[in-house]
Amino acid sequence: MSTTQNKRPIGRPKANGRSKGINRKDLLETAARLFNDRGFHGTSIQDLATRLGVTKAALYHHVPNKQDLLYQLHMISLDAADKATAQAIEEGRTGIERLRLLVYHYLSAICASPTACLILLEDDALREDHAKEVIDRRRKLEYGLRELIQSGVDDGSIIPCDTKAATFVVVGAMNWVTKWYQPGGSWNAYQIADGISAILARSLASNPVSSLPTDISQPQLTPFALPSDPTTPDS
Amino acid sequence: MSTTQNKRPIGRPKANGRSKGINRKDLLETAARLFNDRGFHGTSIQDLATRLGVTKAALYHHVPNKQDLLYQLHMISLDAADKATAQAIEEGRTGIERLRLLVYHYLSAICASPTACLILLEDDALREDHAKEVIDRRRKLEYGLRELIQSGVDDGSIIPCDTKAATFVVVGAMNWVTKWYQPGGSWNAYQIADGISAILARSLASNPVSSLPTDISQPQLTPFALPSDPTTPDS
DNA sequence: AGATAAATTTAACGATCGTTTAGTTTTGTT
DNA sequence: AACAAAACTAAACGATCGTTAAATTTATCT
Repeated sequence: MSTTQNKRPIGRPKANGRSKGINRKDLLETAARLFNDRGFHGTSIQDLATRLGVTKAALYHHVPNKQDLLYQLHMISLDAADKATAQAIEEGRTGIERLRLLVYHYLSAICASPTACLILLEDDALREDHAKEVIDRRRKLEYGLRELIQSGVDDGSIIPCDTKAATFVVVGAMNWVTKWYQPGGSWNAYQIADGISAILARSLASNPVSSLPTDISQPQLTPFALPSDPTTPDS
Repeated sequence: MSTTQNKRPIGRPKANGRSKGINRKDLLETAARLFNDRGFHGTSIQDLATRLGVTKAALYHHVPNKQDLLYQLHMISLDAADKATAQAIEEGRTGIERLRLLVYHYLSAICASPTACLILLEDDALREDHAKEVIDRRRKLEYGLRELIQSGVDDGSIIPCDTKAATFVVVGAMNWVTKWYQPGGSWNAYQIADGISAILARSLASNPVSSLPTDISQPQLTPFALPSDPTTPDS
């Protein structure tokens, strides 16, 4: 490990607020949004450079190649999912509570951070070793969720069910969010996280709640404690 | 309309069973599978031709261009979804029944037919007018599902909820199936349709069923009548 | 069998892709 | 002000993309 390797992050804080130059955050966010919209293969380096207001050659000072950019985004997404899982297990007491918290934390994360918003496929585009790593981590995440559901069945908070099928339903509904969520829309990240997690939890709960939010853009009491919405002050 | 235009479908039945030549069904199925796996932009005409055992130029006798191939597949998928919706409305009596039937019929269709299995995005790749048409039809489908859920709220069979959010959950779980379903796997199309529709219906039912299938590969009694599984004889 | 049309191949086209090289500008440090 | 490192640009590379043109094979019908 050479000492020149561990240099400062790209795009150190600029004195002037103007958007000259590329910083790592903008680069990853823009790439994530483009990849998410048009797909990895449907997005050219030129597209990305144009959106960032630089030439495409400039990008190669911040990323070794296009493949690696996708890999970095996958890692960020997977880290977010790992974190959500760990938080859910720690904060929840029963299986159903943990399930709801997992969905809540994961959706909060991917909606709040435009960088963590893919997960969605395009494995073939990765280098073989990277693809293996991504697929393996995703498999472990899925299995973790399945075990979490099973633990809920065991503690009686979740209805006996085919845990594999249930996992697919939860994962599908969660991943779909990245396809319709719009940062400027009428729902913020925490409303979505709360509303979607309520529906999914109800599908598997032993004692399903008797009411769901009828308008998730309105604040409401949730069946059990969730982190409060930091963006909506009481009015 | 010239008389030479309305010719027989490509690949009319061959006397010999050997796989010489391209027929429309194989072409669309193979394209659907490749597009689904690697994405539209990630699949080259050469890939498709190789898989079909012909040269890429040969494909241009059956499809005007690559874009149109994607368009045709979108139309097939949307037709399947339209049909599932119509069937559900006709066969069901209450909103919740219709919801479950919609999921059941749609999943049966996309699992049983490898051609109807995308829906999943890649709109940008279409010609502008085609893209508009696809997006509009998809929007109508989504709105139809939302109205179906609302009708269930009105008739009391579905719990009051944010129907838009509920629609997203159902659509997400349904579309995700195309990402994990494997034709040769341990679940057949009808087991998946039954198992997934049961979970989704439970998430929104006013009177949620007290039990779900614990192993959807095993035949079981469903809460209300569904078309019987044509592939599983009684044992 | 011979005529006709459809199906497929070979070969090439311009365009665009991701990436690299070499040179220039900007920035931070002294 | 002078220097060095980093950031960026202009221009080009080979490869591959979707598509087309012309030639050839295969199948169908009389």
